Amino acid sequence: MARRKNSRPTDRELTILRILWDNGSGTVREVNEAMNEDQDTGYTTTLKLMQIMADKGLLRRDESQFKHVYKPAMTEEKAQKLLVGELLEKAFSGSAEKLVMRALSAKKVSAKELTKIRKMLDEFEGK
Amino acid sequence: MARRKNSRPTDRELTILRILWDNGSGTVREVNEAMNEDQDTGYTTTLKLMQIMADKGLLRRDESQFKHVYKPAMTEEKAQKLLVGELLEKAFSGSAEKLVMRALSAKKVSAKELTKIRKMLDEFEGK
DNA sequence: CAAAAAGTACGAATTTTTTCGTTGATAAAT
DNA sequence: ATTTATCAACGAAAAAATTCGTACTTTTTG
Repeated sequence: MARRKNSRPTDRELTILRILWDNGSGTVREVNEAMNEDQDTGYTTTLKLMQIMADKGLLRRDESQFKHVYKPAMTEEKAQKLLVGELLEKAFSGSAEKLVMRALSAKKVSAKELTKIRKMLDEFEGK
Repeated sequence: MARRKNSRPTDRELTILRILWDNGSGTVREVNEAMNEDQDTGYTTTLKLMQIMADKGLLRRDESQFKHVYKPAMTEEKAQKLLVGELLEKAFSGSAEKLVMRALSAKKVSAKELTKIRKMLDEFEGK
């Protein structure tokens, strides 16, 4: 049960977290099936990944049932903050402004969303 | 000289790209010294990384001098777009709005920058 | 209850990324 | 011109991330 270091989730781990964040929790089979929509992955592969993640403290596992049920141990928010923070430093030299710009140009954003973003800006200014 | 697949730069590769983007170009020694400000790295480690990156097509190499000079082959913009796009899908289910929010809360953003961001929003709305 | 199905544990192979030692070449210094 | 410092090439080790086969256990089905 030795814990490994608590750091940024890897790509594959993020895929699993995404599924669990969306569903709240899930068994290995459920997660595996969701994963297969994107990329073929053997059942035991997913199992192993999830076991490692539980070991690392990224997931919590309920073993009371035959089919173990896993939940994210890291909130979506925390992971997002972590990942954005790292990307910000690594790829943008810390310029949030530029990151925002790229985010907006990476994907078409609706007028509605733009409005929401403006509101957020106001809030951030308030503080 | 076999090219490997053209994909997202790894962490270490990004560090090197960052240095070269900032300086325009550089020799292995220059890059290595810049890298050491963050994290101790042997000279040959940096060399090997840069050779692999040239092989992958991430860097271009001028061999006309004894000290080879390397340049980024991928623009900062393109890499940023790539990375943000992936993060957007992987960690944010495609919600640029949320990503922007996290970016703003990941780092204190000056009033000046907030203004710039507002301007960008207006431009994006225009289109 | 026996057979089949579905599950976990475990170890290990594979692949990718990161690291560096050694060798032989070129340039600079004495 | 000999020695010393700097460099690129190369192979390979080490570390990290991903993948899966096999064995054993529990549940479900016939």
